[in-house]
Amino acid sequence: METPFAQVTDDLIKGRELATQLQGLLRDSPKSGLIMDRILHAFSRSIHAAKAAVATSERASSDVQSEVIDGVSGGGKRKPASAAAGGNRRACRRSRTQQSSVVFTKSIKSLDDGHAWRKYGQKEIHNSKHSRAYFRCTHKYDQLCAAQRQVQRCDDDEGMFRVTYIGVHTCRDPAAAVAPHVLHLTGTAEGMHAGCRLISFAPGGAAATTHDATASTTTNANLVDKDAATGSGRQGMKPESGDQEEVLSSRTPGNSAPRSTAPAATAPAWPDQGDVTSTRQYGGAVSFGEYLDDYTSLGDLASYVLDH
DNA sequence: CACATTTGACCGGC
DNA sequence: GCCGGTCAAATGTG
Repeated sequence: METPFAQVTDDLIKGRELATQLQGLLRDSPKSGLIMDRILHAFSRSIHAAKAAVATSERASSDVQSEVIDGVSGGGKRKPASAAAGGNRRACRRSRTQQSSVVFTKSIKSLDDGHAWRKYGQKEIHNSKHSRAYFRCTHKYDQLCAAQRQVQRCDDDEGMFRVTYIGVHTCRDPAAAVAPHVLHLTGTAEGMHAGCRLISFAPGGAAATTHDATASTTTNANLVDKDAATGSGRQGMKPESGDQEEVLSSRTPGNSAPRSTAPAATAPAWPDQGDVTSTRQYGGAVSFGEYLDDYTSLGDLASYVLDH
């Protein structure tokens, strides 16, 4: 049986072949050529990662943390909250087992993954020292993007965060997608604070690379519960805090957010920057999350090329 | 004013 | 009944 990863691998290989052909056609445009190089590089990395995932999943299908769940629609509904005090809570919450799609977890040092997230909740988790923050894509409503993620500081290594992604981005957030890379290349990162150096697949190598210092542990380890994930509003996320945070913000959600706010996607006190650092969850050296990052970015890059 | 975060309450699953 | 995920009113910020 073919695992989803195997299928993805096949698709990626085909994609790389097509990209190669496209590169030939775009030879005359230096800019496009540059982007094509990046696309090819990303394809290669993704293929490599996907293969690793295939190998891993074949032998460890049981204890994987990443999994693909069949998207279900329908919904788990709750009864009309007529009762209770507060009364009118919407009854349309989806049950957690039904929301679906791709779910994977990874441990990272910084939280910026290039997407604009909006925090919608935070919870103390039993048996965990730190609370867990819940984020949904900023474009959940305007673009019906179903991506969500949960962020929780690791108990054993406070400089690391365990991030669980649920669903994949279906939104087209230009800033999130291409920007980090392209802007970095072209040097137009104006106003994007640091937006720049983040993100995964840096051409040279191993995206992850950056384990750079920035965050090595310490980072804001001082946050304590509450402040931890929060940092209240945007005040907390202001770049001022120095390195770790400058970041993320960078992007302003595509259309609808005139405001700056770029949700620090995360938590103010939390580091951001999305380098994908390891994750052993997937067993191997390559994390599925990392691969997914590239995978999604590929589409964005490709569309960018087509638009220009 | 628009939008993001905070936070207590609600609700389903176990 | 507990726990975790989500909602939505309140609040804050630019």
